[in-house]
Amino acid sequence: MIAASSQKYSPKDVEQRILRYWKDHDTFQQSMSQRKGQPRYVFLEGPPTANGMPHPGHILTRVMKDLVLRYQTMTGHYILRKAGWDTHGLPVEIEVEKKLGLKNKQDIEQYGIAKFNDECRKSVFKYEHAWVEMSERIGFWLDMDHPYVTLKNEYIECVWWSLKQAFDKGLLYKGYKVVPYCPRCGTALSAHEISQGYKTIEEPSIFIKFKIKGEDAYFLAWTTTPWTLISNVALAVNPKAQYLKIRYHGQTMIFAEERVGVLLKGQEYEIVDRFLGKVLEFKEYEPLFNYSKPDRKAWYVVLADFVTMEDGTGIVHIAPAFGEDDYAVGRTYNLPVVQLVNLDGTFPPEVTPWSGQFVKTADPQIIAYLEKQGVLEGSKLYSHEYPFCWRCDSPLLYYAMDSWFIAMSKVQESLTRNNNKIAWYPSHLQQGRFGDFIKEVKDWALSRDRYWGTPLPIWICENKSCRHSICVGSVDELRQLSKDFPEHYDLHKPFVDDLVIRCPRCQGRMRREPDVIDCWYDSGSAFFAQWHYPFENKTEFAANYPVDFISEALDQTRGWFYSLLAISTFLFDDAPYKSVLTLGLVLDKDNQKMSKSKKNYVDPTIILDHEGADALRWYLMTANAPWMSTRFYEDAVKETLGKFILTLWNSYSFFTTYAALDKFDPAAPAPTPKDRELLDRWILSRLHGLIADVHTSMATFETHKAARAIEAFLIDDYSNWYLRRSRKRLWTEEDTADKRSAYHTLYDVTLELTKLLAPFIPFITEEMYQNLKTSKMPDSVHLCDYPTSDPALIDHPLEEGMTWIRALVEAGRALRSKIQIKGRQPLPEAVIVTKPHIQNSLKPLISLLQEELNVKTVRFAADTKELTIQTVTPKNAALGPRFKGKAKDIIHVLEAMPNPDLTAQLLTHHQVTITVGSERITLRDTDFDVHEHEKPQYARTQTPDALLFIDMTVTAELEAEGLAREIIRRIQSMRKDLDLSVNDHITVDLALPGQSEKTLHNWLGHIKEETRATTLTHTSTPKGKLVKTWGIDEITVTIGIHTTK
RNA sequence: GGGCCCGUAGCUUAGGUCGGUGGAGCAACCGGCUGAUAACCGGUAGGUCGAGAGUUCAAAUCUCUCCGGGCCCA
Repeated sequence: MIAASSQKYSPKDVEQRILRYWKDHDTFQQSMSQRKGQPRYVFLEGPPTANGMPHPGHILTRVMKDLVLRYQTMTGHYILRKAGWDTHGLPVEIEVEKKLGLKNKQDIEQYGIAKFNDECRKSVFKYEHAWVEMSERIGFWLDMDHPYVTLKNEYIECVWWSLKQAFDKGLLYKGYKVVPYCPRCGTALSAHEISQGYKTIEEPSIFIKFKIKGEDAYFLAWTTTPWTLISNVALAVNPKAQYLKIRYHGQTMIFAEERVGVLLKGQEYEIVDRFLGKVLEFKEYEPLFNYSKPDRKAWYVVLADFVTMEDGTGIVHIAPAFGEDDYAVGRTYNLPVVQLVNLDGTFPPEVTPWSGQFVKTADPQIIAYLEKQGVLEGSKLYSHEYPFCWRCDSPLLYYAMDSWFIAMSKVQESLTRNNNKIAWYPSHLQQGRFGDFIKEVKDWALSRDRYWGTPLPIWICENKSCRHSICVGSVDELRQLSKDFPEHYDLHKPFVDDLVIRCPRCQGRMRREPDVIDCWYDSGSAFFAQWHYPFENKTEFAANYPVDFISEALDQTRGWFYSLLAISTFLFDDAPYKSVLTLGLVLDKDNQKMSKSKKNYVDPTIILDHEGADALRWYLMTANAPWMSTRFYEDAVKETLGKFILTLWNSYSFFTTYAALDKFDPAAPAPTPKDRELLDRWILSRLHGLIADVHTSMATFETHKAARAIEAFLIDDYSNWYLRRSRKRLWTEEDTADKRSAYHTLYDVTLELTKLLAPFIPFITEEMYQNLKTSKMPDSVHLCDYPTSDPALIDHPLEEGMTWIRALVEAGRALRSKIQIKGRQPLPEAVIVTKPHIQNSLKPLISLLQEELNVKTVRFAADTKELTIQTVTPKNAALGPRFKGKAKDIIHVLEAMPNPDLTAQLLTHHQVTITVGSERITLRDTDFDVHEHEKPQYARTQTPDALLFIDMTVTAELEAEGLAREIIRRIQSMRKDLDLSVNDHITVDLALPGQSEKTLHNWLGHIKEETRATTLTHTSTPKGKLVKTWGIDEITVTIGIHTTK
């Protein structure tokens, strides 16, 4: 039996109760296990770094994932939902450094790597509890008891296996990477770190002349880092730009035409030659310094597109060790990497004049030296952004560091081909941001000169004549290679570095390359590493690759989305996921990114406590398309609660109140839909149209459209129309066919709605379902099948008719408002003038209009004749030109004629003949304007398809009925004030003017019936538990109510 | 600096592919209805559709330039 639900909805209480219920009944486990054997829908969880509190952005990701997975589960898919944690990486180390008060790498090594890594391991799970709790509270169903964790030996082993694949394919190689480097801390900084430390500084920039070999001419170059000139190996020009050879102050120089115009503006010079940059390629020049003896050809001109004309001379000095662009062009031209700077930022001994000096402080001396050599053409202060170390504030140097790379550029075509297999949402990312990125993919620099991460499994023989290198691909392999491999092990530093490994070729001691790897590689391995593939679970892996669906925020495009595709491409040459839903960012109320420093960060738990998880979810799902950024603030969620969640609850509560009262039994045989009332068939038709729309939108992840469609249905169709129109049907005491039809329809719609909404708002729907379900139904709404649309129940003509009716109701209400006759006052009739086919659609539904407009009858009229009066007025613009001076007389005559006669004459005969003076003049109907007025008793309005007339005559009888309704309404309102139950009886005292008393006489029975009053007594001094005096129009009424309990 | 996304009423937004009188909701104000509702109904007010130019008979919509916000990359 259905129980009456509470009228008040308390999100927190209900949600706590439902969480308890799910736990007690293992509902989540069941939702997975009961789908075993059905088609799989493979999901891969992007592992969050458990190194900070979850914020609103994480909530959005988890809510959207949950929606999709619940929907797919209910539509008959078997889905595993393994949680994952990303546990390595610099952020973890930084947090631990802070906690332990360690300032740099030297401090860490002193503290001890083993202890340090232990702290990292502990730190990672400090926030796990907060994450688990948040996920639970928002209803994100994820198997958090069996997560994959990137720090586990098994996981690392899989990562090693994959690296060995790359190694064996010749894709793993050692090279240089130019990175921002802090010489004081002795560490490279990540992009994330340097972005925190940019400052605008002003420093000298200089123009230097490079003498062209065998010519009395110079290349003019420009630089802001004089110390890198020591390591110069080339000059770069833009191949497509124009360059000039000019004679200026007695010397011949080459630089870009555009820059000549800027730098020598207003000065005299002679143009000797003009040519494109590309003709300069391979032209040699004499080096400024000879501290280095390069092993390869150096000191010539190279071509590079990155050379711009914005500042400098259009000729850029190249030092591959100290600039990323420089390094790249160096690789193209096979230039030597000259690196005449020590790791501590000082010059090495071979740079004799400045040996041991910090490079940046040596700049002025270098400049002075160049001036003495006569190659300095000028200098000026230059202001630009320069990165500083966020820890110690030293200026960073770009510095070429050893690094291991995966040669992604070699598999670029496969990357593109695999990317094109993926369904991207939104689609523009595929060829846009992501496609552009992989089109010019760079080799993946894996090395991180840090401690807490997956160690690079490469060992190199220390024997200088051997230098054999091996990449270890499994724990077994490592065990074979090492002496005394222990039973308990941990594949992190320092364990792996302490192993004694003998070279299989020469028996020499092998040393591991000291780096750990980029933690993006860890998470990008999840699609196989979560299964400990290929060491275990081969069939499981095969069944779960490629993944059907992943979803993360936009910032993962070049992060996780890329690392997955990259690894999958070189391992299996396939796309690792079939579809990817990229979510927009969550911003604050003012469209700013949320950050702790800006203090614009909303604590989600406050909203969960106040408005609840369902309102939060619904807001995030309806506010915007998933890929658009969404503003997030409590008031928005509060509005969602009021507008949608409470409307849902109240319509449910309305139904259960009456269902309980009438002991409605959902298991009792229900009338088939076609035997139900029109109104019921209409709402069922709407419902099944809605179900079809929801499926359509969900198929393309247009979750906002699906949700908004449900919201529109609930509020407009169901609550505001169907329910309001059905209320009276439930008040009937006896068991009628109409009431049964209403109950079963209310039940069907409510039940289907809970299923339809279950993936979106899992808590409130479960609460409703638990009360609605019969013993034959599944134990939880989340174990049900998702509704499917039954085309047989969709009745388009009926929906069309209802649309017309509702348009007429709206127009009619507006009309009543305009003529100021309130809705409670009954009126005699409404008349509709419309086309026959619309009439036919309207006829069966006409009683709805009659009640809504509160009129005694509604009828149709073929045209407006009987409802209107037509009048004609002469058209001066027609008569004037034709009759000139006589026109005035004609108008006089016409005005004297009775207008109804004139009108009738013109409308039937289309002409009229009149006598003006002695002349007879015939006028045509085109000489008149025809005006139509509704007859005095009618008010008139229209919809796009029909005219509506309402007879405004209030007879004495109708006035009495109106007064009765006024009094009923006030008694009802007082019953509500007294908090009486719907079926409590009362007695009523009534004081009203004698005249009104008489008027009301015939309506006393009706009033008693409507208000459940056993007696109604006229008295001048009403008494009772509640006495109130009301003004109704001009009369004053006092009502007293006694409760009979 | 480059790429991409976004900009519509005070706020949240629909419409944009396919050019044809810009619709809603919240908030405000006036009126009404109500024994389900934190509601609902009717009306009023509120818009240089970020700006400018172009294409066109016609531009919120297509094109270009710019401005502002955001993300990613340098």
